[in-house]
Amino acid sequence: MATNPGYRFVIADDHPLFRGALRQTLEGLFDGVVIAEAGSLEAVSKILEEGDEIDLVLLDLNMPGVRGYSGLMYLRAQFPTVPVVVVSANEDPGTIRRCMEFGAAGFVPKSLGTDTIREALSTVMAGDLWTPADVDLASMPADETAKLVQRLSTLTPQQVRVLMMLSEGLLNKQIAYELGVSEATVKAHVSAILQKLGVESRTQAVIAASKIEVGHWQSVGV
Amino acid sequence: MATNPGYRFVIADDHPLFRGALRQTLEGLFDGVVIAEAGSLEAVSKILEEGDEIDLVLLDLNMPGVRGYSGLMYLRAQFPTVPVVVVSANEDPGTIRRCMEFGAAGFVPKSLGTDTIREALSTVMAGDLWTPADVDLASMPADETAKLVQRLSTLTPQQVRVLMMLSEGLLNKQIAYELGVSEATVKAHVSAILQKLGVESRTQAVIAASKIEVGHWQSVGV
DNA sequence: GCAAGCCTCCTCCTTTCGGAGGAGGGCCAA
DNA sequence: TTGGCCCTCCTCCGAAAGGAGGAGGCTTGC
Repeated sequence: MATNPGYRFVIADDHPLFRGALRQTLEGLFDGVVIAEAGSLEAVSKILEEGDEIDLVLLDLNMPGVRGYSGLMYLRAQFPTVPVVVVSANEDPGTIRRCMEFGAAGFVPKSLGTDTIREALSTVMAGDLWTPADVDLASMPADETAKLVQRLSTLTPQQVRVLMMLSEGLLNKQIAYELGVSEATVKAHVSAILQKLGVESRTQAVIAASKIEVGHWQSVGV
Repeated sequence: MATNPGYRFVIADDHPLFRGALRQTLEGLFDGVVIAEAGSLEAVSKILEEGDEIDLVLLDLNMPGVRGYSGLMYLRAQFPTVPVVVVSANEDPGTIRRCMEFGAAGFVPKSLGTDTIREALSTVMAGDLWTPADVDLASMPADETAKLVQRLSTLTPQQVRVLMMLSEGLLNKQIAYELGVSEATVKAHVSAILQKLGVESRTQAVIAASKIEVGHWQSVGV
């Protein structure tokens, strides 16, 4: 129906087949849309860093090398101006809620019809948030991890990068090398992270981060 | 049918209703069986430490405060002589295989009928291993974590306890206090753990442990 | 312009980690 | 009984971690 010229989307999903299906859907919904595909978080970052003024990222929660919400957290921290819509097979209210807390602009279950997807993306492109109608975000508040999510959201972009490197078990020295800064800077970031997360060691910070990243699936699994 | 007098079982599951159901099943299958129930890993440990010569532990993989296989690993390390049968709603071959690698004496899907349960427990009580017939343990070998599982299985009982405390973010000093030993001893254990796991820092050890404990559900979820 | 936030880097200091190497006692199986 | 394994503990040492406190340069927004 309507034409939305020149939108630039990025589809981030590790499954090529699904990327193709989503691409077709989007091309049918938005005239003149330009779509880039990314199979990993690194690929998404590279695209966003090229400064092509991406209008929207459609992100699968389950990307290789990215456990749970860390991919979303990373994108929101590194590229705060680019809206991210999470696309997931999971439509559990807790998952949706957490995605929104991490700054997602919308949550689109993979089961949705094209009409609803169109509505969702239009809403997001207009600058509003969108979630499935039957989800009550106000309910089911403050579990143990809610506070932690909030704390994580106060981390600066660079701090997010450092935290993720901590979660890979890197030394300060190694992180400094990777980021091209001095070890003193890394130590400053780490200290800030510890304070913001309310923990007392890098190991505890890693544990806290891992709880958020995978904590949800535990309660679903088994 | 047959009478198996005086068996002592422990049912470890955080769900009271399921404990009751399993208790009834067992009481119908084995005459004169004595059954203790435990809703947490601590409760199981307490029962086993009391020296009542428990013949079998029926362990749910999903216990509170115990993520994934750590409960099984802990029991096998602390009480090597007590056979543990894993009871789980999950009957994925990978899960079953990993349970057996961690030293489970059997794996009983919750969906099983009483006849099959009886067969399974009798097999285990006779000293053999038991898994569902349709599972081919020989297949699906060596994924990335298989080596790690093997390495974890070489940890001594005390090292397992230390590793779990590392995974809680405790300092050596705190672990020493908890275990009632000197910090030097803890450091010796930690060094041994790092060597056995093939890592270079406590943080990396915690990361490795967390991969095993929850790594499997990730590949199932979403 | 100016404040605020972020990133960067510095010094000085204490604590914690982790390795190397040794050593004694307890327990169990060959 | 004699290894072997485990747990315990020790010293000496260098490296890593983390706190306290400060500081300059950089954008962004008021």
